[in-house]
Amino acid sequence: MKRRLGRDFFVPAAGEKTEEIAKRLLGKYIVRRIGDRKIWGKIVETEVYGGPRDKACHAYGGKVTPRNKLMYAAGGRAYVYLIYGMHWQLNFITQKSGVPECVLVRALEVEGDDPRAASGPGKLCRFLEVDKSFHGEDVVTSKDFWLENRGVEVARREIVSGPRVNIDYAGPHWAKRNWRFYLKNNSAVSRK
DNA sequence: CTCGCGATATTCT
DNA sequence: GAATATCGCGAGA
Repeated sequence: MKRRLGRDFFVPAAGEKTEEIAKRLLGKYIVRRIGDRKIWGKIVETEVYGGPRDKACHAYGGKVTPRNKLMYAAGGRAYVYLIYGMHWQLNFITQKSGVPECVLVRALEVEGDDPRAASGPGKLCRFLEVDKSFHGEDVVTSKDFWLENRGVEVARREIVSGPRVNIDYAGPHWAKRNWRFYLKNNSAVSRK
C-alpha cells in the first residue's frame, strides 16, 4: 500500500497540534525523484518548531524576514535553509496560513550499504540532494519531492519523545518541552 | 569519548 | 561591517 500524503496531513481540519503531526510523520517515507532515479527514506526522527512563542523557532516574536516568511504559508511546503555555512536543513510547514509552525526532519532510515547515510539533518539533505532550489516546494503537488504512507504502523510505545537538540538558550519552559520525537531502538536516529 | 573547526546566508548593529 | 546559526567530521585523548 502506497498513499501519498495530502494537504490534510499538514493542515489537519480537526485542529490537531503540530506535535501530533510530527509523531504521525514517523514511519512515513520521503520520496525524491531525480530524472529516472528515485531516492527515499523512512522518517525516524522529527522535531517541532512551534510558532512565535518558541524561542528556538525562526519566527520567535512573530518576526518576519525574507528567510522565514515561508513559515507563515499554509502547511505542506518544504522549508529549506543553510546552517553553519554548510548544512542544509529540511523542514515541512504545518498548519494553516498565518501560523508559523513547522516540523524539522532530523533523520531518515535508508535502504543501502550505510543505514546511517541520512542520520542527521545535514546528512539527510545531502542524501536526498535537497538544497535551496526546494525551498518553498509544495510536497502535496510536486512531481519531484513528496511523502508517502507505505502502510508502516508506528505503535504509540515505539515513539520516544525528548527535549530538542540545541535549545538550552530557550529557557526552562521551552527547554523541557519534549518536542523531539524518534523511533525507539532505531539505529538511524541522529543522537540518543 | 570530547573538542574544535569549517565556510557562508542571514540577521543585527 | 560583524556576529551568529535547528551540524558533521576528523583529530586527539
